Amino acid sequence: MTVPKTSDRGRYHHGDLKEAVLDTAVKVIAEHGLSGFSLAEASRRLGVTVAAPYRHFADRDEVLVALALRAVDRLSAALEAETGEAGEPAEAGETSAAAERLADCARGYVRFAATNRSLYLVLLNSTLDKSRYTELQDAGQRIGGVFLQPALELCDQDAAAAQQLVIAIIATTQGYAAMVLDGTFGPGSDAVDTATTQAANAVFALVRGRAALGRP
Amino acid sequence: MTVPKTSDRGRYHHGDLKEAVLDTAVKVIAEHGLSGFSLAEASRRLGVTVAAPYRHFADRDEVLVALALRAVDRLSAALEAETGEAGEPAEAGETSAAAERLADCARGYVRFAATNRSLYLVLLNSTLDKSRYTELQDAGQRIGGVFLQPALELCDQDAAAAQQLVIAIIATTQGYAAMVLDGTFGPGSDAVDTATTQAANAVFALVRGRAALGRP
DNA sequence: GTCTATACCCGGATAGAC
DNA sequence: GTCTATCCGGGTATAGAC
Repeated sequence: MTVPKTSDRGRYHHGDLKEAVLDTAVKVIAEHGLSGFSLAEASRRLGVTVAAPYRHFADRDEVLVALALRAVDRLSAALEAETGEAGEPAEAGETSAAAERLADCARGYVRFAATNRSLYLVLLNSTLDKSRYTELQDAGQRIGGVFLQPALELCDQDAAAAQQLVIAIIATTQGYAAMVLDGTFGPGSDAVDTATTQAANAVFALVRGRAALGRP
Repeated sequence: MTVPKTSDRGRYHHGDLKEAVLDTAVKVIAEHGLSGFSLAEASRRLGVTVAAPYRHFADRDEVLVALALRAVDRLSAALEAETGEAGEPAEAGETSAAAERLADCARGYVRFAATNRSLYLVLLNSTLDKSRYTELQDAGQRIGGVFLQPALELCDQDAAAAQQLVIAIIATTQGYAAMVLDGTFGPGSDAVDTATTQAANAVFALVRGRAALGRP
């Protein structure tokens, strides 16, 4: 968050240009979308020549990869944080603790997408050659993993059933995220609350009706 | 599908260049994504000067709008076709006819996304100024409308409940569509079948567990 | 580690001829 | 309705100086 400068006439001489580029990329993408980002634009905003960033990134794609990795880290962190907070201990209520954890994941996911639009876009919409950037191969796995344990509990350790439940839950969550991002729930933070709540409820609905997931 | 030419040395002189541009745009987008499309590239493929398309479209965006409209038409047609086919009459089985129709919608939606990648991308990912192109305002409404009637039946005409059910179903369906498009279910047509089936099952699950959607 | 300068390509868009 | 010709802006990327 702090802008690193060496106070040398406002230039980034020896400052952490790499991080600065990434931060700027986030802002640009938030404003103009993925295709609106360019190293040229970022350089301009940072008061730096277009050539400078090439000391830190081989090309444009490498910036996006770095952002994607940052996105995976922060998203999984957000999910784990959300599930770790342990709201009500669920005192043997009508919904199981596992279901609550899944709903928490959904909330965290949607909230992350809404409050980290750029990173989420990079993670989801960037058409990076996943075979070339192996670091991104398991991005999906890493996110899905957080959902898996509670799902296994709910499905009595039936791996196949849990897998399908996870997919259904992530699909749904992803759908709510997409909706909140393109304004289906309106503007402002009310929209985020609406989306997170409804996403969590949808997860509960999926859990309740999960018997239907095994159909042929 | 037929390429309209006047057989005048392979040129489009007096041919239906407008349609040809749209068809070409679909192909280009399928190969290189939304941002990979340009009037220049389309012109090149059609053996026409870059200036020619401007007789038919004011600018690049107008092409995308035309594609989006085509997308809405075909998608709603696909949904209505899917629901109209009336598979098994549901002979008072365990799932209601309304639920079957919703599942059919989901199937149609996912299948459309998979088999009309470009049109779907334009419809969902194009950042067109919806306030400038009023024709697109009600695109979402038109799609959602197909889901609404069956949902109302299921919810005993409770409009608010039906609305939330529709949103949940569309979110889920959209999620499966996104997944099949970025290869989560693998390549080939098997993936499409998997995705459509699971999407339909998820809809059944949501319907079964819909009591949870009303939570605070 | 950054700057200057530069070469290159591509897309958008228009004027005027045919 | 299309072509020729042209202008403009913008992005990528590199070489070489400091």
